[in-house]
Amino acid sequence: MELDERKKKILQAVIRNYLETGEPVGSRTISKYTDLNLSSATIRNEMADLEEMGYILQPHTSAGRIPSDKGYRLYVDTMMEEKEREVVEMKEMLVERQDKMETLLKQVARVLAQNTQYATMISAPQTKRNKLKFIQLSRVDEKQILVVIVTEGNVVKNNILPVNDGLSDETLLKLNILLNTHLNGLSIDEINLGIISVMKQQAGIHSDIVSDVIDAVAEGIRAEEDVEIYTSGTNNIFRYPELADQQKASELINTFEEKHLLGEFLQDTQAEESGTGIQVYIGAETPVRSMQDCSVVTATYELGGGMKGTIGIVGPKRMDYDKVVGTLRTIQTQLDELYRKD
Amino acid sequence: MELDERKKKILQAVIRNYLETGEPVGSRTISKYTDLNLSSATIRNEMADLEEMGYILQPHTSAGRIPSDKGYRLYVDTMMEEKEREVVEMKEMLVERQDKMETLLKQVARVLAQNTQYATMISAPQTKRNKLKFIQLSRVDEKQILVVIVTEGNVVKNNILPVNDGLSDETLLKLNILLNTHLNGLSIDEINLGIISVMKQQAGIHSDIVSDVIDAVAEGIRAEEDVEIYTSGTNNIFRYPELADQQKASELINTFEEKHLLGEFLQDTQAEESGTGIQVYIGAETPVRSMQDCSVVTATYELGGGMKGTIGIVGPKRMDYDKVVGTLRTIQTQLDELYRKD
DNA sequence: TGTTAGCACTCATTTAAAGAGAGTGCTAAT
DNA sequence: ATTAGCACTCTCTTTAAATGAGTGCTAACA
Repeated sequence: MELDERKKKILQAVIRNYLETGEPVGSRTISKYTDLNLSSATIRNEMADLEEMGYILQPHTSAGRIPSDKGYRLYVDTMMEEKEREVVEMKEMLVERQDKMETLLKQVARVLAQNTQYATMISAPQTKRNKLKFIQLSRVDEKQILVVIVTEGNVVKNNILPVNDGLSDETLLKLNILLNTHLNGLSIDEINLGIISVMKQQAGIHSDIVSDVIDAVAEGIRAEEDVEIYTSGTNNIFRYPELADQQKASELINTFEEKHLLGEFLQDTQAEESGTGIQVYIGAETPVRSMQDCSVVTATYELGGGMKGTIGIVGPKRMDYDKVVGTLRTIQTQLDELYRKD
Repeated sequence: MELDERKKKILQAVIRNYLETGEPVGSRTISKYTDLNLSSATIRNEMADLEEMGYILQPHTSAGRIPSDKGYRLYVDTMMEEKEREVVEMKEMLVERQDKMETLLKQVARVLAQNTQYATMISAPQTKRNKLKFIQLSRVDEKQILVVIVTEGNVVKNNILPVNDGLSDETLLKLNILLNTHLNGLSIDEINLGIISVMKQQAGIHSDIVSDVIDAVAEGIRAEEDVEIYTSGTNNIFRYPELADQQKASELINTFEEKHLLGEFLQDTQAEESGTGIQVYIGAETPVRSMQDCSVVTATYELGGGMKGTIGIVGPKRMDYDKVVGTLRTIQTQLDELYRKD
């Protein structure tokens, strides 16, 4: 059977209507609110075909039709039109430039959740392949030194190390020079045993401190490995009855609390990377089990300097894809404009 | 009417039973599972009295009784016995010493949520009245310097400042000395305009950088002002039908997401401070509106060096107070032992 | 041949009624 | 003071009937 123009129009009408109301939509509705000028009987025949083809389905024999995952997919791939109007409105919701990455991401998550009425998650940009820019040891008191590590993206990590023997200011200065000359500009992968042993040799009696510092650097990176994730609007899921029953709501909320699950997802999606950086996962397409009944739209964003992170919007399968994609695109541009100069 | 010994025993039995089952408890149950050896009719009379006195109430005419807030209050104040057995079990659930405050607090929250099956929240220790221990400026690249601030509790803050004119290493060194000699050992309140103007004078042409640094310090502290709050086990509320309906669940989850509300609460409770540092809020006693149908048990903990924070456990009013108080006490001791040496 | 009116049929949802069960309050006897 | 007994209350469950949206199919129509 072929999916001719008329069938497409009907499918689109069914989906549009279902997105709005959340109720199964019947033949009569389509017949009335469509410019096709066909009787409900004809629509019924067409809908039977569409069902056979797998684009829509009936919750039970005498109900209207709802889109199947396959139907949504077709809609998203070929029939969606971004809502310009919504996009414009969104512009008002400004994201302000923030010095702290954390503040920025929290703000973006909040603004998006408020604007879309769905749940949002956002992963901090990866520093993984970033280069070391600056290392500094300073004495904090007799028994402790502070290690500060700055990477290319101006991400700062610090770590306090206990130290047994009192180090003189001079030694500290020497160590600082040693560390910086050897390590600056290197990415984490490039710090190999060779470099480490050379440094240890040059450090002489203080070689153990060098080890400690290297460990601290490694840890700083490893800590970054399980990426920071910020979420917002979790409780928006209660707006959608199909997600709000105890079982599902509880699982979803748990997922949003145990952020590591989200982390994997966001990172993988970033790796896949489509043309615009925007991807749509419908129902079972999401790799996260608790989101089987949701759809997720993700967008990769960039903060200049090649620092990329991912934003995800989680809602019911009948989410307003048009609006969400538009909104995400707006945010992408805003972030890009705000941080391009870096 | 007087609350004699027998009435107390009956009240206690009612509460105990209700805590276990969550169902209204009837006269027959009490009569059977109590060593009072009284018929259900007698119990009924006594329960009528208890109801008149306001300790228990009936959901409807022909139901058993459930404790009122007043009843719970009496129970918590005078009839509770901590469960030694539970406490022992808890000991197994070790909290490991962590270098990063953040990691530690997240862990404590998680362990507690898992152990109690309630929702938990924990506020990071306040650094408010803390003294500055160490400040350091370093050049990160031509246009930016890094300000690192360490306070007494070894809490590290950093901030990257843009800087117009290239500063020489010498100037930076001088500024570092200037800042440290003037500011070290001072608490935030003690840094007044006087000190600032003296410093500016001594900094000469670089006085604007001094301003910037002072601002950075202030901001570092202000950022601390809205305390970090970590939560865990939010979705445990679904275990308790009386909290799990959409309306309430949604509000509660929202409260746990918008942490500033929790922050105020935790800080206030810390200020009130009872003997053991453990406080119980029953129903309407909690200042957070969305927790009107919950009980909250809070405990102040200390991490050495006078750094105090608060842990809160949120559950239904029929929470297992005995166990929760015991568990919190254990955690208090554990934290105390782990961090005393600091 | 595609379209449509008409009608019997299906099935979730609503409404009403009837029962069952748990528990109370009160009275009268011990 | 305690208790057995009984009528009464109120929720919850079950069952049955009514409602209504929507379908599938057939036969007539352009």
